[in-house]
Amino acid sequence: MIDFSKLDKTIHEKARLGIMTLLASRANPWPFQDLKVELEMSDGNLITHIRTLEQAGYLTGEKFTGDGRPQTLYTLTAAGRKAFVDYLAILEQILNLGK
Amino acid sequence: MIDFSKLDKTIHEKARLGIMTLLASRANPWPFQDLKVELEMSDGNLITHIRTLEQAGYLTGEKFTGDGRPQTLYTLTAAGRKAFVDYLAILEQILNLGK
DNA sequence: CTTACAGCTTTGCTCCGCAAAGCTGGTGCC
DNA sequence: GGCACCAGCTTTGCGGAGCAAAGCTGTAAG
Repeated sequence: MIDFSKLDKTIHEKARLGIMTLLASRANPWPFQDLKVELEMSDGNLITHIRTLEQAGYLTGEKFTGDGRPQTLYTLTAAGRKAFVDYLAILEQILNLGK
Repeated sequence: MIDFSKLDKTIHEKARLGIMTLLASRANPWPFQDLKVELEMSDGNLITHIRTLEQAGYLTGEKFTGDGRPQTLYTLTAAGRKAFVDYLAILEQILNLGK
């Protein structure tokens, strides 16, 4: 049967699940502003969840200046990608059981 | 893109997601004790989440006595099944985007 | 130099998961 | 009948987390 206790608590949260999904959905890094618009979050809320994921080692941010307005780009780490794949594996089990 | 705000907050919670998945995984109702063992939860914790789902109209419980030890059986309501299917639809979107 | 904007921090409120303890009514056993 | 046990359920309290709101810093634009 499914082991729900293995569901990564850091990822299994609407906001952070959104961030992880977007970062995993393409190879290019995501600018802070794009995440904010796409997920419809406030600065404070978004940065808090980003920090949580960062402290978990799931993503990194790099700040760029000099070329237009400053912006910070976020990317999944290898650990983040693995954790997300593991998470998706459980989602798949739930989907298969649910229908 | 995926609308994460549509992720049902009542279902999107490890414990309750477990309950909903089990109830949806078969036609027969689930006894309280079976849910408890399968999900490894305490009485108090389990009943609390069941109450939450019940107040949302997602499941109903029926208590039976007279035939051996008393037991309560839980079943998904039509609304609960629909809400869960909708939830699974979003999970599917996440899965498709994630790989 | 002044305004605007990107990113980030801090504070505080509120809500929720969870453990712990206890209560009630049905059941088995002597 | 009387006693111990178990299923289900309630209540209380604590700790933690999401989120809004406000403000701060540094960079770019005009």
